[in-house]
Amino acid sequence: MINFIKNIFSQKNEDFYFSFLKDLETVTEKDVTLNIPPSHIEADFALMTNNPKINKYLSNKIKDSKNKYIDEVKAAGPFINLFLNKKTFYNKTLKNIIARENSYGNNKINKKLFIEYSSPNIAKPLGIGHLRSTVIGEALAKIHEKQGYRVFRENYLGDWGTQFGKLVYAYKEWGNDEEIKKNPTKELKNLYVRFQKESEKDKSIEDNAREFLNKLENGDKELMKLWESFREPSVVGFKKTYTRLGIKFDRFSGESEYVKQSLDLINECEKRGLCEKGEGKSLIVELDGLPSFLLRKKDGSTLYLTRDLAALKDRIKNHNPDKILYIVGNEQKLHFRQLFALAEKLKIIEDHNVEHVGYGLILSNGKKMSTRKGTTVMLSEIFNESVSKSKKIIEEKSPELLKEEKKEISEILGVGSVVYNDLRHDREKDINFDWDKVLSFEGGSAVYLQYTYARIMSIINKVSNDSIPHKLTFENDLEFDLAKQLFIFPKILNISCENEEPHKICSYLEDLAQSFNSFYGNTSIINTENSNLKLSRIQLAKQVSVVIKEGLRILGIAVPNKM
RNA sequence: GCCCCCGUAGUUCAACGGAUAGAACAUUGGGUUUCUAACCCAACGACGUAGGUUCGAUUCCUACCGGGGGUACCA
Repeated sequence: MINFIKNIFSQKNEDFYFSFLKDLETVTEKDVTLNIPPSHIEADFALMTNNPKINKYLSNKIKDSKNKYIDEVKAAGPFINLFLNKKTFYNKTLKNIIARENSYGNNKINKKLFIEYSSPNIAKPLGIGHLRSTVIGEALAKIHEKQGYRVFRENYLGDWGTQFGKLVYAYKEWGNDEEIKKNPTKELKNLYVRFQKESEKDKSIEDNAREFLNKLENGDKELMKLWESFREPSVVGFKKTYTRLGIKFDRFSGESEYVKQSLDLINECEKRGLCEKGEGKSLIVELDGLPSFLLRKKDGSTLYLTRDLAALKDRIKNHNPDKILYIVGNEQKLHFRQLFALAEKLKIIEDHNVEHVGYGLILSNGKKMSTRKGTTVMLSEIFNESVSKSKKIIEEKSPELLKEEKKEISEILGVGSVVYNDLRHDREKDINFDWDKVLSFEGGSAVYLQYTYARIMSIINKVSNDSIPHKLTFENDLEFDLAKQLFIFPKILNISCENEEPHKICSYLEDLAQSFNSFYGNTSIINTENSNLKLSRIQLAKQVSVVIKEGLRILGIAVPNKM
């Protein structure tokens, strides 16, 4: 936080800092935070410390510094209330953003991030559940890039495991080549669902499935060909969705790549005495404070965990990242605890920062969605529904737009709306899937932000002179509050990155847009008589649009120039 | 059984241990001869229960109640 304050108040080439901050070396990051106080407090900003000593020290320092940005300092309990020199602050803040444009808020952390996300299972269409991993992962990737990380995006496909044995069995029993050719993902899903149903009646077919997997792991040529034919069309289908979301992975990998390496790691575990023998060829691991788990099946096949272990080792070896993130649902928390604990024992992790970033389930009627029970909603279905709704509304509200524009804008609004509806929630918590909420285009939606952006674009297109005044000025509180909110953007990005919480950016953008719309509704911008004030207001609006656009870009959401 | 997560307006969600708990939707009442009313203004309305720690608890701890998830040959 100190760094944050320093960064902001001491931009290079900007005469813009508090001299007292030079003395802050003795105070650590965690001691002070910068807040915008609640509305009933008069101060512009508040520094907060939990340590009365630091509090007193700081407020005295600030008072003594007599810098031109602060008119008054008042200590109040744990707070140091700062009363800014509003004119100076307003001018400098806007000038700073004008100079930086969309690089405003960029940080210079020079580190490497490896992030695994989306990671769908082959032979199943992308469902609403995968949306979370996909959009949270992409947002976190961009948030880190904004902080200065170099990011490697990997999509680790679920392309191995007993589910493939099941699929092979189902295909051999009930498969129809023509149907599969017509619509591969749909037909393969049907086969999988059929297997689940049949296995309820006859448990023994699950053994058949495991046998097929075992054959696959031993390199059965006929089965490998079949596997290949299942995998390819799925990947093609996934890529269509990623393109629609504007997501590009650096690599598509899959569990299938790690069968060999995981067998080696299993041997290593045996050598080191990390596991005990169980029934057949099965191996069991027991680690402190964790439930014991299986390392190898009794028929000698690998498991999800062992393949993941090999993948982790491979990633560290190939990329040597400072940080590794797994964007995977909370229901796999135990799996990752076990994985990381075992990797520690094997000295794979060492001093690397490896983290499971979990997220809540998307519930339907309070229950987990299930492909088998047909309660899952397909991602493509949601996008199509949302886009067609936005198209309808555009027809209604903006009939004058060209046909091409309508099409383009409805795609931007429809997709953005779905993505935003997911990201705006605290990722740890479960989400109740609600069509009305997904398709809501009012306050608290991406469309609200996009609409605000389009409004600003409209103003900018109307003005003939948008030159930047030497000194930017303002007249009312609404304008000044907007400057304060713009000022805080880099801090929001920081917090959002540190805690891996994209929803913080959503809340921020909603507040910002709301403040702007309030300003817009109460003040005329282009009819302002005083020309200096008018130009200042145009700049204010413009910089709000810069931050909204950049904020949404980080969340993976586009903005339309009109709507 | 054991482990993990979650209980905030009628509903869906916010709130680094801090100031009078914020929004949106719904409901009620206002606003457009002037920059996009997909908007703005106003009213109404909430921390599951009981203790504890703290100058201060929605936030941390304990118990209970309620919901969800996980728990070895799925991923």
